[in-house]
Amino acid sequence: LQSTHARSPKQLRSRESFDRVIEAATDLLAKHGIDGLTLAEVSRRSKVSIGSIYCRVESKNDLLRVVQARVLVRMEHEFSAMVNRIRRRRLPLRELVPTLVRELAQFLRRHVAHLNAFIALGARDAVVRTVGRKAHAQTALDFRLLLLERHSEFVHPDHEHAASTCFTVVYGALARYLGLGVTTEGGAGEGDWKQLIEDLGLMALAFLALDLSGMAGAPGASG
Amino acid sequence: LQSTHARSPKQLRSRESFDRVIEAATDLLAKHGIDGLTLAEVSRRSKVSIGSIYCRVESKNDLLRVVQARVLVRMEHEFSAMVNRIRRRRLPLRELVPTLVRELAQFLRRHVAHLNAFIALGARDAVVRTVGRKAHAQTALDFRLLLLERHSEFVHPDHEHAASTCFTVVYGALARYLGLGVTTEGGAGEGDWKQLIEDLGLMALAFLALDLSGMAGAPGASG
Amino acid sequence: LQSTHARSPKQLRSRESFDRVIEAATDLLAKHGIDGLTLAEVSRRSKVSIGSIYCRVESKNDLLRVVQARVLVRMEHEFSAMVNRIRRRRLPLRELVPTLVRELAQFLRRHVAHLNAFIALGARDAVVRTVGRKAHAQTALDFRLLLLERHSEFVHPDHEHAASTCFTVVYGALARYLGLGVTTEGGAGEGDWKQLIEDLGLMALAFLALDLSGMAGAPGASG
Amino acid sequence: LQSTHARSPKQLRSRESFDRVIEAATDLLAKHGIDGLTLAEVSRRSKVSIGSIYCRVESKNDLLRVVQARVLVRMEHEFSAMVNRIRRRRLPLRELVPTLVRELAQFLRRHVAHLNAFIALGARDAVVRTVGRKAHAQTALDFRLLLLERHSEFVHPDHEHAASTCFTVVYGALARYLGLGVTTEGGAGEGDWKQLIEDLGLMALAFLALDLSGMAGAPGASG
DNA sequence: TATGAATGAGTATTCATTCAT
DNA sequence: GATGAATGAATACTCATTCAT
Repeated sequence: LQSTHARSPKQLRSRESFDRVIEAATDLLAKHGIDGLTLAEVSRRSKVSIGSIYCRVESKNDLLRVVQARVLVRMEHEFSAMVNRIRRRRLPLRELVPTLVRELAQFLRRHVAHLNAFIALGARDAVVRTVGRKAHAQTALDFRLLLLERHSEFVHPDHEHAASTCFTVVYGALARYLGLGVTTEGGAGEGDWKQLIEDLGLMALAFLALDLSGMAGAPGASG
Repeated sequence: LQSTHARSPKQLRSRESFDRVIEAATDLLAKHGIDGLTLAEVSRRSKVSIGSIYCRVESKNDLLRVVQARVLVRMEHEFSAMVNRIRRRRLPLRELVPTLVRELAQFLRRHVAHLNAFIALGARDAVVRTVGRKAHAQTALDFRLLLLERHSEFVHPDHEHAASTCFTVVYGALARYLGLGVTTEGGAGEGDWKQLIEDLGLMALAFLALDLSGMAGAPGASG
Repeated sequence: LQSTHARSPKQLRSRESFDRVIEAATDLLAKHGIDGLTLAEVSRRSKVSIGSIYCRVESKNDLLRVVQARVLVRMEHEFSAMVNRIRRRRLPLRELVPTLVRELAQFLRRHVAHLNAFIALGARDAVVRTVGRKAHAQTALDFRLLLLERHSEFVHPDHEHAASTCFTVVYGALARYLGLGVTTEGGAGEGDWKQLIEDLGLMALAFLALDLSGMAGAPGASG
Repeated sequence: LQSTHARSPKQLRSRESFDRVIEAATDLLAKHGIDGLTLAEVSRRSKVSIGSIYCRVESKNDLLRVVQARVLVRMEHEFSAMVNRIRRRRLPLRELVPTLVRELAQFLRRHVAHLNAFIALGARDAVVRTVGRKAHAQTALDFRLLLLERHSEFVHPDHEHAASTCFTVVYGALARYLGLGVTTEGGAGEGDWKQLIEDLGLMALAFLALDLSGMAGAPGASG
């Protein structure tokens, strides 16, 4: 069993070192944001010298990209697993939508710190921006595909579009709300948060499953 | 030595100087973001010495708070005026909601640069965070009150809550969408943006004016 | 007398500070070469903070360019003065040439440390290279013009060219010799140095004032 | 354990490895100068680990000394061969001198990159400086001895000295000219370069073979 | 009161050298 | 011996803040 690994104790240690670096950077990013992350602090926390960090990454930006990639992969797995857990329950649309919204809400709340950091990073680094958008698109796809499995229950004529809009609106409202500060469980506004989740479920469901054709907006003078 | 009047022109000049400082900082914040704003550059643009700036504010953060306050006041006025313009048209709910959503969308797009900057600032400065939330609450109130003037057309049983939720959802979705990059007029995604506005209007209207009681969330096993 | 200056004691101090910076950098460059010059050391020696240095120059390279400019100006004045001192003596060519060579030799020896530093700098910085070449061309011109005042005594048919070649050869041989280490007065090789100066004078004089037409190089097989 | 022969292939491999190291360092020195040479790059190019390099040399400076030694040996062989080739032609002085100058010029141009690097190195490392001087003296000796074979054609009374001076002057002028930038074949100044070679030949020849006694320096007032 | 030159702590990055494997 | 990952001192440069004038 061990003989296969015996050859690379150095590689193992090296790998562990770098993992500590990423972990430290990930932690700092979540706890103190972009400005709280300095290479000196990462080096101190991870007990890895600055030079060693530079053996693995090309620059601070590069390190942050690695952090982003790892966190997003973990998040994607988590989200996929969550979506599949719901999928297996074969819920009817009227139960599926609120459930999905609730799970998305909890998912976002868990990762709000990193997501905010990545958005701030993205303002400076095009790679982070692109990767972030791709991950977002992937999440949107998972969400949409699950909804579309119940498309027979849709009333909205354009199934793809309706599902897509639901994600955009729900994700946006949740992310915005979290960004405004309801980030700690049990904190103030916990009631509002639960209420928002419920309302978003209702709203999304209405958008998908009710006949809104009679509500079509007025000619709209001011625009 | 000199009459009390003598002080006035000096105070006036001083006031004008400081206005130029705020203006320069406001411009820089919108154009280059938080990291593009240095006191040296603000001093250069406003033709006011760094020392003089420090006579009026305690720190760079303090200056940014002042900028935030002024910008938010201006935005609040603008938003109020917009809301009142719509109010005077006495639109029925089915026209009011999409109109209001459309106007809010345009309003947010105009100010997206500053709003993003304030959010980034808020991540570092609790005062900015608090003030930002208060302004947001004020905007929410204006929005809500206008909707409530048509409460007789609501079907949702809890009028206050329904109106509030509409704002939260619409604002969140719009802000998120803008923050992700649809910031330049006529750019890619302009179609999506218009579609989002329309959908949000529809969704909000449905939430307010349709009977969703039959859609009440499922037993909700997961979560 | 002092009233005129009284207005700018700050500017004076500031000027003095920067002079100390340049002086420190100039010293370090001469004594320890390019690698011995760090901004930290310049700051330490000049008692001027690093930040203050950066108020005056854009970068370390920029500082070195300023140093080069100042040193070259001083050298140019010195060289011009020397050339004119000789000019006034109205020497015949056979005295003029060895005198000029001797003075150029002493001039170069005085400044060999800086000249070497500037050459090394020029390998990295195109501006330094260009400025250095211009100063060299100026020196060459002064040298040439003085020689040409005795062109009636030339035998070489192409006066301009002959004078120019004399400078190139004399300067090159002297600079090379100095670069190889005869930099401290009274050191080893002092005899050789004096001999070289004498020989260069002789050689240059021969080139200008003897009929070399009979010596024209053979067809030259290898080349 | 193993026979004495067993060590040989290992030593051979080791020797080959180190040769690759020297070769890589030599290349880098010529192509990118002193600052472009890092041990990491030498290791990468030579496929020899940094640790192994440090088994053979004590420091980076030490490595560069080895490089210098090898390059100078090769140059010395090349120069000797060239001198001997000319020697066999048994040219009269008036052909020998320009030929020798021309060949020296081409020789220096071929090696200008390394020579410049060694000069820069010598500014930091006394050993490099000393070794460089010795090699230079050896080259001077070869040059001088060839000239002295035609001493019967000399007019200059001090044969040894005259030959030595010729080398000093010619070498200095050529090296200086090359150092100032005429390093690429066919580039600007190619004409000047050829002219310089011709003039140096003429000048050297005049110094050796003309009667300059009548030109003896003036009373030399300014010294 | 206004000025802006001066400060210097703090940042990312490089690279010769070491040493556990 | 050979390896190359790890080290960390050193460097150029930035910018919020201060204070003598």
